Amino acid sequence: MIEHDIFRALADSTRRTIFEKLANGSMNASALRHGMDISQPAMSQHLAVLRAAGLVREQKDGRFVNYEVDPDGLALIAQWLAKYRAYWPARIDALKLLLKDMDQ
Amino acid sequence: MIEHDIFRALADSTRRTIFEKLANGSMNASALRHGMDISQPAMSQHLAVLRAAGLVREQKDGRFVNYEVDPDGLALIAQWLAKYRAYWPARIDALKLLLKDMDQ
DNA sequence: GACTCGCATAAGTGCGTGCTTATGTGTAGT
DNA sequence: ACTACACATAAGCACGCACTTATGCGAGTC
Repeated sequence: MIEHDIFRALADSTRRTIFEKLANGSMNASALRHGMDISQPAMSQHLAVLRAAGLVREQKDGRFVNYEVDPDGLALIAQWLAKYRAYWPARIDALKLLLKDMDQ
Repeated sequence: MIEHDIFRALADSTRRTIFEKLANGSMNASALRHGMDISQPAMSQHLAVLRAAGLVREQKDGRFVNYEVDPDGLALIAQWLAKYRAYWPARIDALKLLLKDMDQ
């Protein structure tokens, strides 16, 4: 169940931080560590979890491995969220934003 | 961090099942157990986690406690997802559906 | 008031998970 | 070839978490 992997991956705050960093531009594993107080193996393990969940994908570049956000993972979350659209009208504010951005 | 609570709550497949059941109509804790092979305390604990995350809210009714989906939690997920809208265009298919549903 | 019922809480337990240190693998530079 | 570097993997450990059984609590019923 990939859906399970996605939510489990995002359940960790360190991984959410990594994901957010990658959303601002692709980086290699070492660059991601800057200002994060995390060991190299820990980062490698986190990236493996994010990759297995389809939230991140790698792009080898010599001895560097560049990581970037994988839109597929985000699309799956959107799909999951869409299942509960019946409950949106009560609190549309945040979704209005979402809708507006997609219009253009 | 409520965002952390939300993702952590949804990281458990049993809780996702409970949430999905509630999305099809509010129920009390006992009714939720039907066909789920889960003990009463376990269900109670899961509901407490979902409630703490803002995904579910309770409505006391005598000695019964009716649970229902809390739209606030879903809105927060949508807000989180909106932060990464820059990566949506690459995979709009699933989101097209989402958009279409919200138009009507 | 005694009992039942729906649910919450307490306390204990086994397992998953995120960390660590140590080591392996592959690539670039000299 | 040797070294340095970027990253992955292995193994061990401490903690969190989802479960269990037992008990508590409040609301109905008789």
